[in-house]
Amino acid sequence: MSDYHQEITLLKALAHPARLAILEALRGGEACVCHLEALFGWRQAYLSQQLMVLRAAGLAADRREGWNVYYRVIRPEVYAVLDALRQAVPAEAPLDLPTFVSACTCPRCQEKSGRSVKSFHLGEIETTP
Amino acid sequence: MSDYHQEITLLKALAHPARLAILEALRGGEACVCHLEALFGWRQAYLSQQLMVLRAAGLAADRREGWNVYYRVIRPEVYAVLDALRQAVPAEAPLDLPTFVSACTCPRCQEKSGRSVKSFHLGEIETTP
DNA sequence: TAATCACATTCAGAAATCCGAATACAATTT
DNA sequence: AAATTGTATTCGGATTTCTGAATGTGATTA
Repeated sequence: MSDYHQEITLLKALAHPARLAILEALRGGEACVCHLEALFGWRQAYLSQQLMVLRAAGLAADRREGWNVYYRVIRPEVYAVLDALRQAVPAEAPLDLPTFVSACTCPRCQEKSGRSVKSFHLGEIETTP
Repeated sequence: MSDYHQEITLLKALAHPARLAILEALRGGEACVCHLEALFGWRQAYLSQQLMVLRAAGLAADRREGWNVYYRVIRPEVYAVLDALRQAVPAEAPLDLPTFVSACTCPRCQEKSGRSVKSFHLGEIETTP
């Protein structure tokens, strides 16, 4: 053993754009799957698969709360890796979770808005006339 | 673009035990291929392949000097990534290049030892009787 | 308890990676 | 120029990773 096994496992978990994006989104703390779905606009199954990889790598953990599942990063040291990574490549623009979460039915969202506001969609984007 | 493309490229280049080992060996500065061969005991072609990947990722560069080729890391920021990586996993033991290089004919080695000392092998390991 | 919602897992084909064998190449020596 | 030495590249098959489709599961509501 000891062929950098631990490091490689971690690096492989990181070496995927979807997973990097998820980790960045979780910098601010935990988020429920529905939020991540809203943020990224990915298929739910796809998102879940990537979350599964992060869990398997020991990077993230989940927590049930009623219908929803919340994910959080349980090895904060990875952010030092990501930060160092940024220093090693040309810069890019960030994302912001809350601004994307306008329609979501998870408990945390229902506290703030009136309850049972079911099924309306994000943004209401008008196609250019 | 901008799907963490740069980061992923770098991470994929790092996510391989042989490449990690090479980068660690090059912390101290440049080394010729023959040294790395002696250090790791890998097939030459295999070593060259991994060096090619590091070059392709823009991490390393080579320099010819007569018969031999010297490699060096040209993006020192990766070491910050590697260091951060260490913090994120259980620790392991390091390696030391010079102690492994006892037989090598590259210019730098010939300066120190008497010249034209050709073809003898490392270590002289006796198989247990 | 049946239906529903949020999310997880399995499966399989496609794509990418890994690595040994063979070969190519450039500088040097004869 | 031919042989030799140190290193690079190409090729192909085995293995792994990726991702869409389909399906499974647990919590909740009716």
